[in-house]
Amino acid sequence: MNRTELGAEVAVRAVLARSGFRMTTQRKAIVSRFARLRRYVTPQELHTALARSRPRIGLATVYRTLEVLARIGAAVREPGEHGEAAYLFCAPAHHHHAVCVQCGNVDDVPCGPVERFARTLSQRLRFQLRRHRLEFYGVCRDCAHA
Amino acid sequence: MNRTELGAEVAVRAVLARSGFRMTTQRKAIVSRFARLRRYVTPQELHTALARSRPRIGLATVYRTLEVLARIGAAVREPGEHGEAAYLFCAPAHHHHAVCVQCGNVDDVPCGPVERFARTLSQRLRFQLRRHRLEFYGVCRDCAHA
DNA sequence: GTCTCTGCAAAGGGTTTGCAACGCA
DNA sequence: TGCGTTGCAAACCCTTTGCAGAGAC
Repeated sequence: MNRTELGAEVAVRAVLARSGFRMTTQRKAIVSRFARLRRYVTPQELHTALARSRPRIGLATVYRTLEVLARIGAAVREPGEHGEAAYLFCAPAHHHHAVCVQCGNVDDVPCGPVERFARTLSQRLRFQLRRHRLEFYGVCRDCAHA
Repeated sequence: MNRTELGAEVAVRAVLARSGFRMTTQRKAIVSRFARLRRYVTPQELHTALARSRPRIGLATVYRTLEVLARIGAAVREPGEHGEAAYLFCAPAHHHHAVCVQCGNVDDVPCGPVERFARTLSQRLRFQLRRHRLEFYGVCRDCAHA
């Protein structure tokens, strides 16, 4: 287990405890695997990925765990094109994503200028802005070179 | 029938014909109603709204019509929070939306500055930008005054 | 007249739920 | 030990599909 997974597991355990949830063997496995996948994954996908090494984790458990992670702010849920549930492991702080349309990899995008722009625009529209969502879709550096 | 609905119907009929589709009685009713709702609606919602005056339109027809409208560019499909299908009647040209979190009303947002910002950012990230999505959520002018 | 569209009902598929056993804290 | 969690399977619900009759062009 590398630092990312270990860090994720420890951090998640703390947040879980704070909310009255428990860190179980299954959740450890799920979080560890989930944290390594830097892209949106469906519960089914994650379940399949886990099944290779841990056939005992039920699909319902994956669904329930991802829901809990989203609730405590360790993941975001975003329905895919066809409405299927899809989750991304990410920090709760507000930020934007650059999604690679080839490999699915998701990178965080600094968002200072977006915030400024959003504020200006909301004034012009007389719209009380609460939150906004910005996503970029394109080809990441790695895929462009391949 | 006011100008919006009539205009929508005529415009949609033309685009349908261009793609080999037909304008039927049911589609007229669906488009007319759909065009008036300036917000994301689920097929079920639209079906219920239509059922009051036109009990004969089947739910499957609403699903199929909305799919066709999305295909010809007269509507956009965007899964809701829980993954249910939701459609918005809108022009095919690229633009952004300001969604009111209280009444659901959706307004178009001019997007020139966003485009510029997106290009700059993609250069900095060495990301081959294909498209982006920006949505604002907040309280519209009408709801703020109410 | 041809070919698309419609309504109905059944099939499909992803997601949730009930429950008894299990196992963290 | 108490209470959250799990696995399994059934239940759910939204969405799609098949088909025969209706209707647009």
